[in-house]
Amino acid sequence: MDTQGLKAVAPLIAAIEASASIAQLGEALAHATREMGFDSYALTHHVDMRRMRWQAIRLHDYPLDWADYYDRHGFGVRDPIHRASHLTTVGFAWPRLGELLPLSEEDEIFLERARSEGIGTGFTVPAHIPGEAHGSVSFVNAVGKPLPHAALPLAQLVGTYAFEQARRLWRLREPPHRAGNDNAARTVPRLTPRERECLVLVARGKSNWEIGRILGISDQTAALHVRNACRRYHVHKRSFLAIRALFDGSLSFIEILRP
Amino acid sequence: MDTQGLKAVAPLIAAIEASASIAQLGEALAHATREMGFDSYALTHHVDMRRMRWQAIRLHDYPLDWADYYDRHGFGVRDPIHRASHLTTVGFAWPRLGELLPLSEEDEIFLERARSEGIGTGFTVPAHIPGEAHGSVSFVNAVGKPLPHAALPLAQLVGTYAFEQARRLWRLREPPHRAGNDNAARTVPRLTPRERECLVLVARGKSNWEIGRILGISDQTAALHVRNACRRYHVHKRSFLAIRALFDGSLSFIEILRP
DNA sequence: CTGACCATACCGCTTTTGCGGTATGGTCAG
DNA sequence: CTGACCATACCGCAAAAGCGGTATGGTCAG
Repeated sequence: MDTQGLKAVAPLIAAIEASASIAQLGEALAHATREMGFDSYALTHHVDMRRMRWQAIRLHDYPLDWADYYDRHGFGVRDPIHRASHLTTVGFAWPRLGELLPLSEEDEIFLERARSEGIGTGFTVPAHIPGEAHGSVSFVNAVGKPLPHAALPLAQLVGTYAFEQARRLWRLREPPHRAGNDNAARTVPRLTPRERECLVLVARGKSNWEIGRILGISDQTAALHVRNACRRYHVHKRSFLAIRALFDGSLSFIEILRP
Repeated sequence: MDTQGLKAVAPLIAAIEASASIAQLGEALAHATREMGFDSYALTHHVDMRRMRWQAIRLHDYPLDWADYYDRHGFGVRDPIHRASHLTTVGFAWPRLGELLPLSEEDEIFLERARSEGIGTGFTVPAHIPGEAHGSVSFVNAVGKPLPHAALPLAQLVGTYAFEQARRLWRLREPPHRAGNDNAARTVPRLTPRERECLVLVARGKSNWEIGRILGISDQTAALHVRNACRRYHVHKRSFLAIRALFDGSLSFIEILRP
């Protein structure tokens, strides 16, 4: 087939992947943004920047006033655009926001405030990595300027590659970790089937007695399975056990939250 | 700019988004797969299919023998391709697998086994949604047939849109939930700053006494904050509290795992 | 300035956890 | 068939968690 059709995207992505510094990535992303027919971009982790200067990814060319207001009110975790991006793997156009989320009054006020700062409409590409803060890349147009609909798949690609490059560059800023500790964190322990069943129930907040009831075993046997699971994960508390198992993917939310 | 360049992708994506049944999606995806120069595809949740028939997404045209072997051994959660896809937002070509992950001996055996079943090389697009099972879409070629490098960005797009469409179609299969329960689950409680700090420490498996020490308050005050956080989330156990906060995004792994 | 909300601290009580053991029967690979 | 591993069950004990109170001082919006 005509894979040449993608020629137009290739140089944009190449520039993003070639960027060797955060500043260069910003330039490449800004260039791609204009090329696609947008006014500005924001590549960011969805965190409260007041608490999370350390490590959190953020790169944008939004109005500084707006960014300031945004951070002071901790919108990183409340922004309805961000919340909506947690519900989809593909990017979404902002006019369809309501289809993804019920918008609260607070959300409406927030969006109105954004418009008054010149943030009109946009397209947001989610970027999630298990165990990392949620993130997204938004491409935005001024009030009154419509979305470049033909370019949205392109924005999807550019956004995804840009976020990945941002992760690479941010990782370079980090101090290298102690290998020992790191290895301990990276090894995924193997649980026995029974231990895994108990683990799921622990994650649901069940007591050993309840687990025993559910699995049809003694509460002390259940406790032993939980203990063994803890031992394999080198943790001493069931709350942390559940977190660790979720983190390394041996447990998923659908198992926990759908009884 | 020449957004016409994306013309080649548009019909493939349109077909995927227009598919009204899982079977139709399979056809559209198979067609796109061939068009891009691949032999087969696999769109799947990374779960143990032995335990997770219910709800888990899976759609593929791999050899049935292989799929059978795969499921019987519970590779959904161990497959190194899947594990690697948890470390990136953009797709990766399988020859670069080693750059993402250290491969264990078990992994090598697994990959060798795959090759013996005709699974040569491929390109895998991750698809993660906070709170859902991890997933991915792989495009695969037979042993000896090289990857169509020019088509990889295209595969990135097709994979992402296909996974999203699969989510939509699978959602239709689900029985509609009770509105009441659902609302309770969807409301994100607002915690006070102190409660949030305690919550993070709970997720790290700290005891109330330790939390008190860390925050410089009494252990009983820490306990009270934890209790209040539990109250807001309508949960009775701290292990579940941490999970729920992670699930709704008020907590992220980087906060928990980076002290 | 008043009421709402928060952070702080303490008490007492019951239940649950976490940790140390031991022991029996089953399965499965070497 | 033997040893490794698992699931099962039990005991005991110290620590922690969960739940019910009450109380004081601070902040901030209406």
